[in-house]
Amino acid sequence: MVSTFAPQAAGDLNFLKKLNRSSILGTVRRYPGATRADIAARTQLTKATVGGVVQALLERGWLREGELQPRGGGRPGRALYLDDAHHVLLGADIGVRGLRIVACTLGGEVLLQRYVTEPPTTPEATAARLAAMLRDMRDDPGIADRHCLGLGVTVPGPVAPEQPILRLAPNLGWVDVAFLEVLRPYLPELDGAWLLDNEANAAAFGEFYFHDGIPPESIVYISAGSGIGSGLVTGDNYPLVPRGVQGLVGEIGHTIVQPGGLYCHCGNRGCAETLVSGWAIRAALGIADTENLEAAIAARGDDPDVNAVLRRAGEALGTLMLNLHHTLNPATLVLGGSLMHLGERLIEPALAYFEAHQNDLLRGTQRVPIKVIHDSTFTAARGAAAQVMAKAALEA
Amino acid sequence: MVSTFAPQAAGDLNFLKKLNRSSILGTVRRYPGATRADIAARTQLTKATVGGVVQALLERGWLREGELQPRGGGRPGRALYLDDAHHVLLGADIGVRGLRIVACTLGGEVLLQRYVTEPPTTPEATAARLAAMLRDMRDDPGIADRHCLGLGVTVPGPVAPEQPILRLAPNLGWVDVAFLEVLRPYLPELDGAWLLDNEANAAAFGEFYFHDGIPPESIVYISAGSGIGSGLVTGDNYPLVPRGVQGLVGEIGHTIVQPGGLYCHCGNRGCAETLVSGWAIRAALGIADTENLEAAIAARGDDPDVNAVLRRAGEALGTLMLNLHHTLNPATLVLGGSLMHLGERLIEPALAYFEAHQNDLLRGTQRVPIKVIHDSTFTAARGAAAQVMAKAALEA
DNA sequence: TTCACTTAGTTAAATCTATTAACTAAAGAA
DNA sequence: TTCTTTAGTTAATAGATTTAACTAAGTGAA
Repeated sequence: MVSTFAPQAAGDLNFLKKLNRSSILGTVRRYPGATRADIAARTQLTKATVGGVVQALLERGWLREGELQPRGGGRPGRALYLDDAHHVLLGADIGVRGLRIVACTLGGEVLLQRYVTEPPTTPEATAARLAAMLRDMRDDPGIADRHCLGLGVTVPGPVAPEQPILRLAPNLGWVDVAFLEVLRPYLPELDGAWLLDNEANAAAFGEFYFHDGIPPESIVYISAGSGIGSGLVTGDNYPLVPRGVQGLVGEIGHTIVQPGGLYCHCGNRGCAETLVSGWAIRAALGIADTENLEAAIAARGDDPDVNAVLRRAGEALGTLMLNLHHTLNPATLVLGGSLMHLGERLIEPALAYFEAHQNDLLRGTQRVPIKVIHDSTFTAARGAAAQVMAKAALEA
Repeated sequence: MVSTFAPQAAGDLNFLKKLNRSSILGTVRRYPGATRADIAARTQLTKATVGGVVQALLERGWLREGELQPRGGGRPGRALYLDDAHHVLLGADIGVRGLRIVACTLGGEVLLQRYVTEPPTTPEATAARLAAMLRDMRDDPGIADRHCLGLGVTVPGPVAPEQPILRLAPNLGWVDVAFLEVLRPYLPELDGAWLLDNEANAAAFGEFYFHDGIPPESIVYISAGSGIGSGLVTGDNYPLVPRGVQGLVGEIGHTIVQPGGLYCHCGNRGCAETLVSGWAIRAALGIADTENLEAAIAARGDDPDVNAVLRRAGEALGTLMLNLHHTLNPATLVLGGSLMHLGERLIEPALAYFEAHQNDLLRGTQRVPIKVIHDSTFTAARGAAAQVMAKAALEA
């Protein structure tokens, strides 16, 4: 299995219908305000087909009609938008330092968000806490009357590609947790699709799916927090999330960027995570796990040691960006994760290193645009919600 | 564009037909001897659909019937195989040190192969030489009466993802060459699909498509020759070849594995290619471009300098393997390229390094099987032929 | 031998999807 | 007003898979 939502390889007429419906919905998502004629041109479907599918999607509350789009000397088309009024997508992020949940519209607009800074303990206790938060949010008058399309949950570790099982979360101490099964008894009433994914994959998915401006061809999202990971999303109407045979795609924290370097908790030396990760920076600066990293570093002010550690971490991040660029060659690179709160002393060296080491392979091509998400508190949760929508769109 | 042959995102009944036909053909390719009933079970299509499509494929010379497959207490099914008798696939590999061509059956069996050790000069001269070789092979009595499905050509450098243009081949001195257009006037009579791809991508494709034994879920092929590159193939019925926005997916030669290391011709320091590549080994040992690398190294015998350089190159290769494993997480890792001719002094350290640095992320999962292709002279050309078949299968 | 049972594969009718072609609708320009 | 252009709808058509019933070909037990 390569993808979360890849179309199957063979199918019947019903499959074809789902394919086309999802494609039409994806066109409106990527090009808000598209008319039926625009959709027909982009998807290569006929006006008749598009008209019929759009009619069904309007009736089911997935699309809404907007203003007339003037055309040069012809009947104006009717703009179409994702209908933000009738459905809700739920996303939850189980982070090393707390839980975050969001409720989104089909267009990716966050209706509500909640955040608690209690580090997760056991899966059961976490599920109970998360369920309470979600039930409370679900009952909020702003969304209680919306139809819930499902819930996406992210975790800080690799998820098996075939089953929703968290394989290993070193920073939580969790191993082989089928978290959705743990959570379900606490939320029996919540219907729709239930999904589990790695935090970086979900964040990448969300940035790709709920893009602003021109739809990206592909995205690599680098999540620099307690550990460091990445997610890759490509594809046109169907976002593809390569996961690999063991769900380890993007586990760049343990790529070796400095042979013979520092020892990593994984047992190897010179892993990227020994240079650029929350735990590595804490270790280098002697900051306890119980302290808030951002506050502790701010408290030290313009300390040369701090500056050196952050610069070194930034340059390692730049190295990772270069290596990812040469290995995955994404159209867009997005930086996120809690380390971005540490600011320019980390980010600037990363961007500078990346810029300074561009090479001939890229001659004559556009530089890859880099987006820095300075506060990505809810990015993964929103990405999980995006995954719910992509899943539900096939059944719309 | 993510893939060479990905199904489009929307379509009509004819598209559905192509999808199912390709899926059925893919099932027979991956499971030779499958019966109609087996195919129906695997593809989720009905017996009626499978029966009809198989009938058409038998008539067109894509499939042939074999022996009866006994079933436990029921009518035996009829084994189906790819028909090796009626079609031919052509593949060509433009290498830094010579040209190689092959003619293959649908099953990947090489009918003929040719090799010349003239390093390519200009695109025009290379096209003329290649056309002469291909025409000569096409006229061979063994294949002259077969229907040609097309020609795949590989080049030692990144190819633009949307158009068949070689962007840059540093080792050939070629820049922005639309090689198929250069070649076409020399071979006007050759019909079928014409494809151009990077050598590592094509080799990976061939190893994935013409697999032996159990079909792999995904493959990363590392091509270690004059330079070093890699190709990735995943997917079920449709092999997917991620290329990236500029066709640079797998350009691992310029990932940085030793910050501050040796200078690379790309301008950066510590690129993988400064350690494990034909040119780096030549530079380290003072072997001229005009000499044959394998012969020169053999001539030096058990020289400690040679041993050290090869061990260092092998360990760098092992690092690359680890990093690719953590970034792309393929189900199978294949090592090929001309450096494999240098033997165990290079290969053994690579495998040992990879083995010694497995970490916790892989706990409880199967080790990645590693296949070493000791002589990959025709691997890329055969892979190009495989790509021709995949393309033609959609139109079969 | 016969019969029941199982699995493989084919056939014709039915179902469902998208397309085609003709239509209506709505705007601008002469 | 009329012509032209573009948007969107509708009814008939074409085409693909499925359904359901069939035939075919084996095993095993009475």
